[in-house]
Amino acid sequence: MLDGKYDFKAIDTWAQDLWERQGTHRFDGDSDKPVYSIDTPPPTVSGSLHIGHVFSYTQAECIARYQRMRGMNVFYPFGFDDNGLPTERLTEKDHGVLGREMPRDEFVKLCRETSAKYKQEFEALWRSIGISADWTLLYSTIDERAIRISQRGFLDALAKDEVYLHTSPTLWDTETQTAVAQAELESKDKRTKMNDLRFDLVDGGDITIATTRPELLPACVAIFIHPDHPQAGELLGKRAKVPLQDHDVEILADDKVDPEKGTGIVMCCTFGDKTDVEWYQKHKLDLRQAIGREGKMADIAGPEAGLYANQARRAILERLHESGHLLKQEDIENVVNVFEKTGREIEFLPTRQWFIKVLDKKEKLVELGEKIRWYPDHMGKRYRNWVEGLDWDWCISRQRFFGVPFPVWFCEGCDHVFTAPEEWLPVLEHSNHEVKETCSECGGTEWRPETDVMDTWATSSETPEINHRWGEADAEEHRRCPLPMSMRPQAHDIIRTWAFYTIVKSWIHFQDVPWREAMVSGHVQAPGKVKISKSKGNAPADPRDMITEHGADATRYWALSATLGNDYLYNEEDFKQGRRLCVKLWNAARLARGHLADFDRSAVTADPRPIDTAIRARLADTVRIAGTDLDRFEFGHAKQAIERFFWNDLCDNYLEMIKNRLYDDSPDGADAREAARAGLYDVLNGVVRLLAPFVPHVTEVVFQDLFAAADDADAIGLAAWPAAEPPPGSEEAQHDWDAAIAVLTTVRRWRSEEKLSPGKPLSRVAVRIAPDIADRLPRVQDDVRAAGRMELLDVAPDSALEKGDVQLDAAELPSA
RNA sequence: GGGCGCAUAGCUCAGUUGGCUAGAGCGCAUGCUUCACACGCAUGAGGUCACAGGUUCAAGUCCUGUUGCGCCCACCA
Repeated sequence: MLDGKYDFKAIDTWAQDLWERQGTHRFDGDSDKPVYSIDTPPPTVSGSLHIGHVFSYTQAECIARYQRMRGMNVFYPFGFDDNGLPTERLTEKDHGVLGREMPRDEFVKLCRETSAKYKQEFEALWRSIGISADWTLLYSTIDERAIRISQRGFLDALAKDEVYLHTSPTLWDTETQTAVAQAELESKDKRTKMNDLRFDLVDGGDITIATTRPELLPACVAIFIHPDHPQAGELLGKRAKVPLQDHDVEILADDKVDPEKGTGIVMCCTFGDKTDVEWYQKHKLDLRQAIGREGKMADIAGPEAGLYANQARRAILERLHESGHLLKQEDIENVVNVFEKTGREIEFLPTRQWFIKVLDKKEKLVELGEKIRWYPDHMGKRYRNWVEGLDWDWCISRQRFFGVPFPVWFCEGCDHVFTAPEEWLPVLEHSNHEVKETCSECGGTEWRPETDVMDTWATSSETPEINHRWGEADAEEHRRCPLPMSMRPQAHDIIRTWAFYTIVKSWIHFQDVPWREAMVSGHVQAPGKVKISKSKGNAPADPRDMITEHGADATRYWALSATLGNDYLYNEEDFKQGRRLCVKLWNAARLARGHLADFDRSAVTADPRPIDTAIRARLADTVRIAGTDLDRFEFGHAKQAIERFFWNDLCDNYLEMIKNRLYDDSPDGADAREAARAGLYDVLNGVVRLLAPFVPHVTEVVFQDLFAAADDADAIGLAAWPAAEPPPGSEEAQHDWDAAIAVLTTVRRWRSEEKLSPGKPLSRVAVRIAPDIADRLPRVQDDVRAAGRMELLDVAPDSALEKGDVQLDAAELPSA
């Protein structure tokens, strides 16, 4: 392989084929090595692979490779999150259908087909970038095992009284016509009008109320005023006529009213916002539902009935204007909550939903967050901040089709809940099972299946359980991924969803954390430091193009140039730099092969020179630094240190200093040559391992060509991470090295000033050097002469010079 | 309004627990086909570390405040 020019296409294919053939990255279930398990994010099969995926997955993957080389038995599964609304939306878009307008089983089938197609593309991408997952552990959140474990999780929570069914005003999306969770909300700036409306009092007089949502007037059930409001005394208890409606409402006091906002008097509708929901519950108000599930006005809206809310708003404003109730209008910027998937404004609809209790365990959840080590540290604070701000229990039911069914039936007589026995799981279709029970509450025998499906997060929050094969019949043979898992990699945007929900579930099931460490990535930013968003379509590159154009290793190099947790500006330069590193390694390896072809490392008897020891010491330093960095997921820093060692120390200095010895095949030079070859062998062997987690393809080729034959490992990914122990005599040798470099640099500078080719030999160079390095020179003089192409090097100590200083006195070109 | 982060060379970024003249890559300048590599090599220019205080023998690093930018949450009368 190590022939000709560096060709990433050939290298990538060759290495990936090798790993595939070998099963290099399979988890070893029989090994007694300690397990390092990674709770890989199952990406949503949403149809588009984006640059952010490559970014964060590569970062975690680098750690998997590192841990494997450190001797850990790495459990590195891969998964796909293909159930739920995202897949439904993708299917609807791709096939131009609407799930609720076609037979459910047909739609579900179409969803399965659609996700299968995209899954293949996903897997191909991950393989093409060298993800070292064990693909035999692949799971998908809609496969039977995942459904079974998800349903088991639900039943476990239900049995522990952590789940409840409740009818109450719930966050509702009118486009997909389902309940949604707090974590799925986004805020959106909206230009709208603030309308001052006149409400006439029943007993005469009037008040002014400001609103952005006049279409909710039919749902107005009360008017609130702050108890300290100057008008409170005269208004409290009075009734006001709701404009254009035939009902009136009472004026009530509540200190949640802000006297500074609007007119200081506010109407309460069921339901315009979260406060309305609170007031409705607190003051036991009537329920007047003005908006239906599909976002259209209900019959009580009179002339506006059947219109969508925004149409109704325009219509009723016109009527309010005509009737003289509209006193003033003002353009304002408003913030509204929208559903992240559709961008539609959230409504509050009283519906019956399943909830998982989270509000009652906020403190415990904070505590669990503190038990997990977050990298970087401040991501733990973001988790905490989210938990502390929770307002709703976790609504897990969705009025949708393609998802994990609730394994429950309701009694037709009294709505009592029947839960599927364990042996029924997974309940894929309720019709596959017949409930023969008699209802313990009412004696009824007719049972109605729950038609809702679970929120997709209700399943993906069980990924540690899926990996562990919790409660599965074959768990014993697979019980190799212990809980808690070692590490959770993910990006910061899903701390409030995936990380949070997973912690909730783990607590409910096991009263423990799901993983010991969390590695949280930042985002890729588009040029101009702007957020990449699907709607803007401003992704700077397509992942497949990146790999095709730059190769897998250069693409990885780009992703690994970031600092964990920081957002990272997309930068083409990184790819070029990655490519350069690969080319450099390729060429250094070719040089090495020329000198190591017939080399037997184990037969070396020659003593190393000080620079041979020094370069080994510098390698050991680099191993230590890189190890410390990778242990805390600072891949970028590790990469920098390794690269610097490879490029500056090894290529620019060491190789130049040993070339003379390498090319000297005279009998006199045999020992010197052998020591140089041993040095070259050791250090290249070491650095290629250090680089392997970053650029696994090119390093695999080098490893196979030069080092595999003498190594136990079949692939570099299984080879041992180098030792950090410095060789004997390191300290002295390093000082000798520094002295050599000081002289070399002086000569190089002179050459550059004289505009002389570095290749042009010099017959004699005379330098004065500081006393502290003077006595070191004899030990490295030959090496310096070799690298500087000097036949003679005269060195004179000069106590007038500063520590480490070197002055060039004379340099002579050979006489022609 | 609450939480968090960022501010270092023209650009993109490193700078662990405070410790010598603040680093890298790109870009720029000068030179070099040198027997692995011009996808290279050598040399060089370039920074009041956002601002103002404070702690310390010593601050880019710690503390307080200010300004600007970004993210999350709340606000949705």
